[in-house]
Amino acid sequence: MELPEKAKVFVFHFGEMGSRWGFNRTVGQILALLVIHPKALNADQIAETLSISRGNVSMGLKELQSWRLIQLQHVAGDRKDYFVTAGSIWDMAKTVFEERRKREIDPTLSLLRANLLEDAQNADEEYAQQRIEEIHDLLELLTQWGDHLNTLSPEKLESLMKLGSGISKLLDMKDKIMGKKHQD
Amino acid sequence: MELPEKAKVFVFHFGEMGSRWGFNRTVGQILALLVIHPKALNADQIAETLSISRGNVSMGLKELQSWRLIQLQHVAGDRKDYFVTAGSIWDMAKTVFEERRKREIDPTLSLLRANLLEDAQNADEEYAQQRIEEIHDLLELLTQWGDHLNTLSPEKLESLMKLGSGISKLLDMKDKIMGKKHQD
DNA sequence: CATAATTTTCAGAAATTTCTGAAACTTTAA
DNA sequence: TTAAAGTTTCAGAAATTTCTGAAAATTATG
Repeated sequence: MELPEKAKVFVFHFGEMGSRWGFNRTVGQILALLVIHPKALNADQIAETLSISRGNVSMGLKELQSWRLIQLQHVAGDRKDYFVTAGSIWDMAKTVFEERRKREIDPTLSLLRANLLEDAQNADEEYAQQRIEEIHDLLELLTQWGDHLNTLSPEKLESLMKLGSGISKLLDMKDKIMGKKHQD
Repeated sequence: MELPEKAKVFVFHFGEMGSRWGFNRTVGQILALLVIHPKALNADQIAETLSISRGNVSMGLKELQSWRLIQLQHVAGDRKDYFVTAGSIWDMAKTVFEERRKREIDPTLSLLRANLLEDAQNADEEYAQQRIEEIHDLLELLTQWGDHLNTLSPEKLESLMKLGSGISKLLDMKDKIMGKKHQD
């Protein structure tokens, strides 16, 4: 299957960016291909279209499934496994945030938590622990906030993001009404 | 300079995570070391403490400066260049978000924008363009929102993040007051 | 159950990234 | 100036990651 030039550019770009987004070139390309392709594709079609080995496609699809970004889809009268992207672009974005949090933040949070349980032995260690606590608190706040945002409906989330500078006024308004009593 | 065990664990962890955060092992270790060390350090001290080559430290420091995460600091009566982290943990977090946006989102946004300027030649291309437009709109909204959040004072940002589920109520309140007129 | 169709695995090859250390370069100060 | 102190660069070595393709495993069909 030959891709139109525009599609190629898009797919190759996702390949290049892949490593910055947490997966490798072929995984990025496979995802891009599935995103812009209107129908489900099987591993052979993907391998042929992207000119990569069958084995590599198998591993890439596994990786994308572990990210929950693609889904298996059976096609009537065909034994092959077909794949489509999982949900809307918004759904995928949410998933990427969640998965990246798991991979990029959670392990660090555990480590910092453990570190904070120990006692500082001298002034330098005291200083180090303070900074570690700051990082810990920041990451914890970020993940909790992320969890809250994830519970919002897409509409609410969108209207929140579109508030723009209105968010500042809204916070002031809230402070006025609540009398700054419930700050935490 | 020998690091206490706890510090080592922290520094090595930052090294391991480095690649997930957009830089390499030694860059991660150097950053971690500077974060927990109470005083400015020069390249030789860093190289010795982390057991890495002088050249590698030089490149790592350059990289961290390009991320705006560390700053040169001169020490009176010493010709060497000393380095400290740039700003508070919050400042650094903001910087990381900004820099990662530049590296992970901006290039894609440009590409998508260019792609949308062209006309679709058939139904498949039409479909592809629609999905590209969705991605474009999402990334644009995200970056704009990020820009807005970055203009907020740390206190406001913190109180926003600590709202938790209160954010949902606040949005409802706003809709009620504004009569859902300015949804744009 | 046999076998054909399909997917997965994984050892080694290829590509890429990171790291070292010596040479080149720059800056300071006597 | 000159030389000593310090920093940067970069070619090649080492380490790591990615990719291939053939063999092994799995699954479906007659």
